[in-house]
Amino acid sequence: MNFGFKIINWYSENKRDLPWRNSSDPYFIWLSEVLLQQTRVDQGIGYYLRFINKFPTVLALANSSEEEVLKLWQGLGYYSRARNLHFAANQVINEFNGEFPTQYKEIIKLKGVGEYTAAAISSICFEESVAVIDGNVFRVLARFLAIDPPIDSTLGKKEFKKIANELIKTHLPSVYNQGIMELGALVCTPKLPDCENCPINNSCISFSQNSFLNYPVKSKKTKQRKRYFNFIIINHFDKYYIQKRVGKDIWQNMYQFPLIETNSEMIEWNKAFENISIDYISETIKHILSHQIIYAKFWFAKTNTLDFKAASNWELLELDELKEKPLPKLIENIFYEYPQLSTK
DNA sequence: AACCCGGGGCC
DNA sequence: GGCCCAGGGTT
Repeated sequence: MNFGFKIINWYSENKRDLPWRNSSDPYFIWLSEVLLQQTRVDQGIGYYLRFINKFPTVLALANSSEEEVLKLWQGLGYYSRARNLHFAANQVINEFNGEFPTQYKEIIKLKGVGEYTAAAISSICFEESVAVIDGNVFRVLARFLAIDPPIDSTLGKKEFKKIANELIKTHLPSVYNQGIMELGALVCTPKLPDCENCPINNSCISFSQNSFLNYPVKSKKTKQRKRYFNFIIINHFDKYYIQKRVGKDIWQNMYQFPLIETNSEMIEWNKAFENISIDYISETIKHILSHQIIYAKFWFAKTNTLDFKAASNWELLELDELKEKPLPKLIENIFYEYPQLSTK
């Protein structure tokens, strides 16, 4: 019995019962796939259920606002996924006459849909024979065949793609693709893989060499940049100023308290705020992102002068209104940390 | 090809 | 602290 049949048999007996399985509606599969990009299944399930409840159809999603979608995405990270999801829903309505595209070459035209997601949708929903290659597949194939080229190199990607698309032949694409990913997620895990219970352990090269933890090979390592954020929380007659993040940076189109970013933890208090009395300064909060370490301080201030001059891009909102905006986790957390910001 | 984009879980 | 997660877009 070969690789693919063993995986399919294993999958049929061991697959998890996930909310988007047992459906082949491309809208649901697309939504689940985008939600799960760089995201663990356990983390994505709740978001998936809330999304299909609020946006049962691609038309409902297209008719919403980007801000609504970002709000529902809040806390999950990689928010370009949410913006692109909303954009792509409108592509389906306007460029595909409201019908979700059915072929890989069309599906991949949707914003936020790359090779992996197009392969997943076209195979799972339409049985197109194109192999998915995600982190799980890289790991399973790299270990099974002891493939040395790094998965983040151009050469490596080409080789994995060639092998994956050879292995999927003669198998039902939807089952094979989900099977190999499920094996990577449940058995061939990054750390402590369960090789004893793996259906293909007797022909796994790295297992026979006891070298499975050396695979997959990766060449690049992520480096983190340090940033220093000073947010000022200005109470103005029990309303608060916020601003929308624009430009090409983290948390694009989400909201925050007015921010002064500095090059070090020291801040020379800006003259723009010399008329504001600071009541309290928070401890430094370390907020870790994949490529950045943010050291944040929150400056609590109050001004009840009627002619307080706010910056032009600030909005003055009630706490309740503020919390309806899409907020980065760092900002959302503040409401739990500081009781004075809890809604009455 | 290199860089950018979140947040959480696990060791 | 480092690695990884059902990756994709931009430059």
